[in-house]
Amino acid sequence: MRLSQMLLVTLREDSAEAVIPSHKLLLRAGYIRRIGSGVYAYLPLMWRVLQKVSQIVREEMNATGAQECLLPQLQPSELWQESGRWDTYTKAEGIMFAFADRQGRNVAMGPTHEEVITAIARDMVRSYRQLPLHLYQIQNKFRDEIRPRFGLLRGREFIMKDGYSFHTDPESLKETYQDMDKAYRRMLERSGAEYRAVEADSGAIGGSGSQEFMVLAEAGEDEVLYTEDGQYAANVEKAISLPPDAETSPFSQYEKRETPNTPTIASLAKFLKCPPTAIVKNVLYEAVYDNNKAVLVIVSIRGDQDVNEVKLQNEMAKLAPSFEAKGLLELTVPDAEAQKKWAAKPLPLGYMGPDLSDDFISGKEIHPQFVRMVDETAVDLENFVTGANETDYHVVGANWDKDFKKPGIVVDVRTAMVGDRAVHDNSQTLQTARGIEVGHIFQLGTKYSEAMGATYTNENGEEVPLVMGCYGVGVSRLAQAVVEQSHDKDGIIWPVAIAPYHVIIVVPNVSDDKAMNAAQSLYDELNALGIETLLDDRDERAGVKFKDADLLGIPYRIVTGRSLKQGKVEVVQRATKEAQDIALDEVITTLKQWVDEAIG
RNA sequence: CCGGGUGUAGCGCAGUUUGGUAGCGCGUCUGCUUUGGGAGCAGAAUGUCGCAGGUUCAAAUCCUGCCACCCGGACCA
Repeated sequence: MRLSQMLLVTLREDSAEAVIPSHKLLLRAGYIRRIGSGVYAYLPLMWRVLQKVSQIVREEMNATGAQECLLPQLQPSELWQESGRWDTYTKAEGIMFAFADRQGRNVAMGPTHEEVITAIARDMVRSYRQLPLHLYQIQNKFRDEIRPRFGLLRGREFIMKDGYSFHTDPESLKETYQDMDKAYRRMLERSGAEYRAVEADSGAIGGSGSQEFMVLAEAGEDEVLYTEDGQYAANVEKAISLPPDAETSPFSQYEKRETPNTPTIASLAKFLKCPPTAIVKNVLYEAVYDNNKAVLVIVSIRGDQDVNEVKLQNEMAKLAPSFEAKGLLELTVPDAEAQKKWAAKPLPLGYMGPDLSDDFISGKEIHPQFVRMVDETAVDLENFVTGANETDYHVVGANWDKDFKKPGIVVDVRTAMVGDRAVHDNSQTLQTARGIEVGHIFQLGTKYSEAMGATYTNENGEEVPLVMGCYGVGVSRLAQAVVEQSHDKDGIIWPVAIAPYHVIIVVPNVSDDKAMNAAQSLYDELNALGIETLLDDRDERAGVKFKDADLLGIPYRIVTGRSLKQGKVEVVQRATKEAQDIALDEVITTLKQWVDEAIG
């Protein structure tokens, strides 16, 4: 491609809409343009990058035996009603663009395709002889993110590879899951990303084991906890660790004390001169189930620890059947407004005990008793301090089953923290990093196949539900994540494998016929060899061209300039800025070799 | 959804307090000069001032309503 003919508009200044480097650079270098909030046009250079990433993904998927297909983006509500996700996706999470067509039918723009694929499997898979089966697609997904941000990193329309596998049993699923783990690692390595695979929460999508692939970058929206020995890495939402040991409580007598102005753990510990680990704090949450029933839960946890809301959400979801519900819609800390709806009398906020009376609850919309849970960190505490259910009063020297009934539900809902000891080896401590989630693999099990009646006939002639897995890669997100990792003050530094072009030939002076001719023949020869080459034949000053070449991030730059007199051209590597003069008749083979080595 | 902010030329912004013919830089176009790191000189074009009402002789500026976008939070397979 000749730059004189290409739609290339670079900006000298950063666009006001971007805050992180990768977003700024993609806009400045003319790769993308914003069309609406979270909606972007992929301009010609970006589209080439996206096609390269897609192709890497495609090759690695095909190598595992997965088959590519293309599923509809427009999906009827019936399928989502069947899986039970219509309400959670249109109301609770509200992440699905849904609307009624002119006949009044409800339809949605696909945020994901479990329902569609399960319907297909239900129709087409009859026998164990057809299994295992793995279908995938690469296409646009739609999610009504409340707050899109960071360009392609959190858009409302984005490109994703999603694959779904079907199995006779969990063992077969595990095999494919392992294959995907390997395939994903290869994809990310080939794309030139520095990444980490971490244990993840499987969230609303359901299922058992799941793993996320994080591209490490400061701008990442997720926190990753890991150990130096490489044995453990998890998203903070999922991470477990050993909490610090509790210090012995200075109290031995159970008594109520006046503790004015101590609504926080820090203020209370200071006032009582006791360690935070001797305090049991009680946190109130309000859960709303998909039958619109609201339930209040009191979580008792050691004072120095924080509740991990993702873990708590999972615990509350498990309780759904006891409230005649299928799933959890939302979990919030009830603010003053929310409390008004059900509080019979003002709550002793900051001074609640594990035994806060159910009398505080009134109203029809709400379950009349508190659900009471205790985190593992608070189970074994002795002589602890906790709220006295009266503002400005606490009790000290308390013990479970003597002074307080121990809650029946013992759970792990604490947030693991950097510096905690690791579970697998307590000499290892957790380190922290930020990551951009570019891939997520799940073992779904039979959640969707059961809900939607997708069954097959096994060797014994029995009809049983398909065992499923699903696997996603954010293609557009990955492309930008790589830029987030790989840039310098002058612009993007593309890894060769996903660069829009491998080489850019810069002609500093287009009115110099010799320079133009040399450039032209190099351009022809390189392209003929499959080395994707740009020719900057614009009538611009050399400085402008160099600046643009750096900004665009093309891995190799050839300059047909002053060294031409010696029969040489200058070749510059974008990543290192290393420059060398190479004889005209050697340039082609040298570059061919470099590109081949880089792509592997 | 809560809170904060911004909407003026393709991009970045000033002008709004105190109403009076809409500006600057970059970019774009023309000409001459220049030609290896975002050139110089001369000239030119480019605007429903987010939208709709209102006040006023007169509104980018004041008032009311709405919309869009950005930031923090909440949220986020």
